[in-house]
Amino acid sequence: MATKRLGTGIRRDQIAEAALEIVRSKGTRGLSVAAVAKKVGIVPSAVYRHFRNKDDIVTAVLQLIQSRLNANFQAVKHQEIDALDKLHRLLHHHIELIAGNNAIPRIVFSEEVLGGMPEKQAELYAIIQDVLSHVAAIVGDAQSVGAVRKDLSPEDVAVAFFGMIQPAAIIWHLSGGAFDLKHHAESAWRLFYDAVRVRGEP
Amino acid sequence: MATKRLGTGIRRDQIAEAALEIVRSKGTRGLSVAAVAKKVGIVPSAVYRHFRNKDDIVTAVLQLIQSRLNANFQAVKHQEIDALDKLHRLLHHHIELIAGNNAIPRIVFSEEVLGGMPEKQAELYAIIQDVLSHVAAIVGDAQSVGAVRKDLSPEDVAVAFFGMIQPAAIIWHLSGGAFDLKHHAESAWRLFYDAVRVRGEP
DNA sequence: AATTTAAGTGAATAACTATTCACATAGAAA
DNA sequence: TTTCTATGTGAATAGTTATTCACTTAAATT
Repeated sequence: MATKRLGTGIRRDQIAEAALEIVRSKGTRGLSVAAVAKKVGIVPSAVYRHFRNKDDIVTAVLQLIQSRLNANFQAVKHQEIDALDKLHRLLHHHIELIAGNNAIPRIVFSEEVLGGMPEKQAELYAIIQDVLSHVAAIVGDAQSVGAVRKDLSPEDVAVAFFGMIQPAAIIWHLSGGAFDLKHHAESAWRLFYDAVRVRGEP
Repeated sequence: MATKRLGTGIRRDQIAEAALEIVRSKGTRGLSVAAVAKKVGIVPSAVYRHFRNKDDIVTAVLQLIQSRLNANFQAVKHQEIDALDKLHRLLHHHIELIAGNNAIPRIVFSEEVLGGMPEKQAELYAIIQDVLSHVAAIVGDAQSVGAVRKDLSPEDVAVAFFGMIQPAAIIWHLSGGAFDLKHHAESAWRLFYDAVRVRGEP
């Protein structure tokens, strides 16, 4: 009735944010075009002025997630600290991101994505590859200053880094918040650090 | 028309297996009562002779998964080997289980379970807790024979063990099988082993 | 001010969902 | 053989879903 008209640029952002918020609170099962429209304050059919179809919305949500992840890398990238410290801070940034918005693990592992068409799967794979390559680059830096063992491949270490975050997110989510994410992050980091660093004196 | 009649005991098993297979091939999104019925060779309404509702089927699938996981623990439990070797073999068993049937990560992270009612979430949480406690017990054994550092809590180590498997499963699934699961398992194990074991001479 | 454009509406559709129910009958028990 | 019971059937229901379409109209463009 009295809905303000807004350009597609703005609406696309609003819709993607609304979709992310719905996933956070209701899960991907609750992510319907109708729900998104309601949250934005328009009628379902109006959504199709700004997105081809629902899949297109999911893609936009994935991009939103990617941009949030990238923000974490940027936050750490130019700090004048040891490469291993960068990883340590990165770990905490990611843990906080997840703790503040469990939509990320929810959508990343959802059937909406995993069970969908191969293209959607490829989109997510690209995001994860991107994250892994960022981490691997930092590991490479740490190796070149002699902080990390050179007999480890940076890619393998990156997957291990991923392994500190992802299972914890799942357990935390399942536990309804009872699982202590921060404690786990510290304990996992100690293990990781001990495994990865150059020991003693050469 | 010419469908053989079978007792509920048999049908329940058939239906649970069919459901697991459907999740493997089509994802939880493809898991409908109609699809399960078709795979078993009966009509959808006949399913309700053996299960209260769809939720009940999902519960049966979770139990099936739990029993497969437990088989891995049993396979390792009574072998006369070092506690750390047990973990190593367990790792490979789990990796093979996943490689042979990615229904497990798919359902474990699906909204069918996570997004559903709290009870279903609790069921899955119980399964994961069970797995973690099995691993923690083995870690405890390893500590008492002096193979694993005593300053680590077995529970924390168990989560780290989980972290070797779960992210690899996701990446492998997304990569369409291109990601080398076995290689990852070995590399992750080396890291884990170095981090966890008692080093040098006291 | 007149015209064009693109955003929003409400109704309709077609496909799918889980679930129920009256009925039929195979196979076990009597 | 007859009776009983539990398994299977097909049709119906009520719900949700994404998506389309003819239409209205706000706001930008001329």
